[in-house]
Amino acid sequence: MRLISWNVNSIRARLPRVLELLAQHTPDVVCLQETKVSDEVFPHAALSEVGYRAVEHSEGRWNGVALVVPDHLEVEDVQAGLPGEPEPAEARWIEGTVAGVRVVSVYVPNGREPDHPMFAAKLRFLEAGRGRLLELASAGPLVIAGDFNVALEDRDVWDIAAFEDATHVTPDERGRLLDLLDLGLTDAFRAVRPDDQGFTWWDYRMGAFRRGWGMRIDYALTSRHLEVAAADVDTTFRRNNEHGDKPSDHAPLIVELQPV
DNA sequence: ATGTCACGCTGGGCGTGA
Repeated sequence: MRLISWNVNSIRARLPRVLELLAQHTPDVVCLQETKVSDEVFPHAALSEVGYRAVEHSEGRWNGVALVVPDHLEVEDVQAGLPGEPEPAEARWIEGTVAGVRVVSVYVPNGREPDHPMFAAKLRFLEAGRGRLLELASAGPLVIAGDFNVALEDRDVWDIAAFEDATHVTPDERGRLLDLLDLGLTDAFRAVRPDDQGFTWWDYRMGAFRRGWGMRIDYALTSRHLEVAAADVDTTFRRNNEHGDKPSDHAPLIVELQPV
């Protein structure tokens, strides 16, 4: 199974690049985040024209997650929303079963600043996620992929000295993400690319991409039922190209998974 | 650290979130 996770920062603004991604990488499932669209105007027809379809959990202007699969695959037992999440109206979690694998697309709250109330909600969201993954991880093949808004290690940011008192690198956030890994899940990219940078996000401002000021905050976490055969971040999608159009501030994470 | 983006509301800039 080839799985891609991508925070698109609006599926409507990014539609040409999403179609390019599907054509170029022919994924079996795509976990999208920040679709920023209501269900009424989600671009189902455009996906259908290229042989894919989506199940989505949409809020409207903010957030929004989806699973996209080719026509020859089904998405079974779709569940939108995370039991116990702090703000259920925010569309941040969708799961479904694809080719026998439970797949979750997640968009963890940003958290703003460590002293902001939304930071505490971010931690509670991750705790709720642990509760749900505890149920799923022992049940069978599982992958949760998405934007976790946490850099797991110091090397997962471009310069840890620039992150003093900053969100995304605090022990609280890292601890909640480690709690997920402690369920027996594998950080797929790190498992097969132990020495590579793997940044997935660069701020739009300050020429951050050009300067290499990135962070690894998007992950695919896999259960022991799956072997990670390969992983990559396709940074070409962080650049403009002949499809014109502005890039997302995230690049897609691509993983190849095989049943053990 | 902040040189940008995308949204809705509205009819061109502003407020919000990242």
